[in-house]
Amino acid sequence: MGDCPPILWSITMARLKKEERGQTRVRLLEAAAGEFARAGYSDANINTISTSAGFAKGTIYNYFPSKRALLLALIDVTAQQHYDFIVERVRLELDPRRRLEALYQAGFAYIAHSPTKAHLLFTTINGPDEAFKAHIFEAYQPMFRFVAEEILAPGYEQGIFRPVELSSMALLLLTIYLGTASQLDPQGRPWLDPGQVAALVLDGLNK
Amino acid sequence: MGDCPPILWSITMARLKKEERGQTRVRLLEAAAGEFARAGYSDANINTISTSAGFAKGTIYNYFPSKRALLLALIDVTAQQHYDFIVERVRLELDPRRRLEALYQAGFAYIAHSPTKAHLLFTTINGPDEAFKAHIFEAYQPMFRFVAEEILAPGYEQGIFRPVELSSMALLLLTIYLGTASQLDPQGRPWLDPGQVAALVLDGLNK
Amino acid sequence: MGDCPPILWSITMARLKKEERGQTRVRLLEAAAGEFARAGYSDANINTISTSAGFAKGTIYNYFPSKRALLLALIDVTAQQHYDFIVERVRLELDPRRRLEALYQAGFAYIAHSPTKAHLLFTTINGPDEAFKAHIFEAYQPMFRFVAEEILAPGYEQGIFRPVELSSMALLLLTIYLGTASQLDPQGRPWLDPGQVAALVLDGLNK
Amino acid sequence: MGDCPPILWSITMARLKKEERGQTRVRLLEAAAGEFARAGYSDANINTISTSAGFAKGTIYNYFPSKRALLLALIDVTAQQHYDFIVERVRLELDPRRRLEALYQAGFAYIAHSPTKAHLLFTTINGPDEAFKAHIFEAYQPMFRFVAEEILAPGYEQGIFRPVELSSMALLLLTIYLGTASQLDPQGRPWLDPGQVAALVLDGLNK
DNA sequence: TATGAATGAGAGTTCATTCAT
DNA sequence: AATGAATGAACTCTCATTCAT
Repeated sequence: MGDCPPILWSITMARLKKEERGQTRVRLLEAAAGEFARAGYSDANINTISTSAGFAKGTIYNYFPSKRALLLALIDVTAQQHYDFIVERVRLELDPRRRLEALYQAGFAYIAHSPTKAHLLFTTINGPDEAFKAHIFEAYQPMFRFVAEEILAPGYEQGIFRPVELSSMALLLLTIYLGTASQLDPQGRPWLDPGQVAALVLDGLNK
Repeated sequence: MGDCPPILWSITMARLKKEERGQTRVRLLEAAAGEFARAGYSDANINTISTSAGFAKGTIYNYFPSKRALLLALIDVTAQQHYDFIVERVRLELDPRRRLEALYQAGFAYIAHSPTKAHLLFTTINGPDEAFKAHIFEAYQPMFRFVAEEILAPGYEQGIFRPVELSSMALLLLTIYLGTASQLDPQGRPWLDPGQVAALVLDGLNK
Repeated sequence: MGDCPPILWSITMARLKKEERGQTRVRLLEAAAGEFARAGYSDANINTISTSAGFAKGTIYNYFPSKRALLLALIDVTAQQHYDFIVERVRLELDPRRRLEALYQAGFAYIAHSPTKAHLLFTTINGPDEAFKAHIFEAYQPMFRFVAEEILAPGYEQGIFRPVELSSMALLLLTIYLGTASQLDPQGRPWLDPGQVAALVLDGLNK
Repeated sequence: MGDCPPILWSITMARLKKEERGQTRVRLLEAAAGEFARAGYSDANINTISTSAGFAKGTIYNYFPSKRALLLALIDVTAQQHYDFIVERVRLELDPRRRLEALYQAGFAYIAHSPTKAHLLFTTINGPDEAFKAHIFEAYQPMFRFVAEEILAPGYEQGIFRPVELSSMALLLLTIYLGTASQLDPQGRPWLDPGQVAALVLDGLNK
């Protein structure tokens, strides 16, 4: 550090600090995902989360103001990852029908890729707390929009899909995804085949 | 009572007492269904259950030894009602394909008929407690057997369905029911149409 | 009953009723002795007492107004039995020294004769509740008087014992009895030999 | 702290924290001794213990996982203090007979020195809970060993005591101590004189 | 920033006691 | 006199949260 001009060093440190802080936050969120998925929101132990992330009990309150806020933040990052994972794969296809099938394929693949977060999502959305459900709904708005604008709208414009109300159909498609993907066998794998689900849905959409 | 021989009167009283006790138990179970469905197992408040049933908080422990035992008992009676409701309707049909469709129709109808208990069932089966899930699985064994023996087996024997392993297929059919029926809109009604679901399933079963 | 003059019949019935009532009371007290000895006052379950005596929970309150009153009554009957048992045996001796030895012999023998009540007595007198101790002290006043008047006083009058304050010496002798007799081995038998204890005490009393 | 290298300061802080924590534990144990001695295990109130030690009710569970564990820990520290108190005094004597007398003198003196803990010990050992008795027995093993090895064995080797089975005689001597020392007058002082008790015991041991 | 001792509201559960039958 | 359903105060224990260090 002796060789650095102070101003640059200070900026570097600030970034490092920020990255460290970001790392801590990420580790806490990962630990939270595991604990919330394991025990559900009410039985999740916030002290366990902090210590299993390698910190003391109090540390988590430097990053999240409450247990509730922690789950909300976790929903946000999960929705973001979920969105990125699915959109990246769906955009590889161009045909709306193939995109729809890719939506379910990628959606089911996400469960294998991030089983803990997927489990957490399903548990929370099937759980009793309406506020969490509403928050998930909010966090998944980009996904709804994506389905509406980049799958359904083109399909209608290209004369492939019958005319439907875009946003409510997007909601229905994703609800079907949740309903079918969240039924897991004892090994944590979905019972149903994404291809079958996509076929069912396409039946309903085809002109 | 003046005209009764004491022994008869005593028997009558005993029956009355037993019926009263049964009534109390039923009222407690109804209140429990509401509270568990509203808040989930962990956040359900046992004192609230007892008082909302019209009793003091201690009363519930005259009928159920613990909160856990209360939910288990509630699962049992719900499974029984659920079974009766569905079986009664499915048996009106004779053709295996019609029976399968009736299974989903009746299954979805049960949600409208007993939304609280249905919600409780879905919440519990999607919740984090594996012991409760296992208990539900146990309690639904008669339903599994019914599907295997009175829908699938006749369908196979009559050359309508392709050969399948009966018990695991019964499990799959009912899992699909749970997964599709448990996705409710904000008004608590299922998003999906039971006819569609039945059609999907029949596709997979037809010879 | 047809042949009896009504008045006599009524008296007979009253006696029978009283005896029945007495029997019930005795059975409740016996059950209480077992439960109090087993679990101590605080952990004793009054419903268990009533049901193990063959009655319903509420019955015990027809005989004793409270749990506390039940133990007090039990102390009274135990003290009475204890007194009768010891006095009957001690009075067989005439020499004050032999009487003193007989006191300890009979005292230790009572433990073998009524182990449950003896255990209850020791537990209660060594327990934390001062009110119960005081009640035991009260209930054992006849025993104190007996030791003072029928053992110590004659011994002094006959020039065998040195002069002592009668009542406090009686208290000391019986306290030594309690202290030595209440130390039981795992089979519930006293560790110490009553003859040794008597010899110790006689050393201190001899002129 | 300005002059300290951070690493030293950190070590110092850690020690301070540990000492504070130890202090809290000690205060809680002292309060527990008082409450358990006053009311007995079952009626002892854990919230009272914590608040009378100057903490909120929950604090005690940061140090002891349950009421039961609290009493067990308290037995352990009491046994240790009891042992230190007695052994320190007995070892001042060299002659086995004098040591035996010193054992009872010091044992009785301990009651005056720590009346609350002595009372707790006597109450617990005379109480109904066999598990607590067994734990006391375990915790007093060093005392048993001390009596066997540093009083009885030398006495036998020096031809003063008759041959006895060391460990069961040690148990007997200490049981006699408990039985005689635990009989207290209303002022909480033992009725019996330790010298007398020692003389009784020596009679039985002398060759 | 990280720590972890302390907090105290609130939960499930027990059980002595009441009282209508 | 006997019953047993109902009561509710009181208890042990949990854990999200605070805050001084």
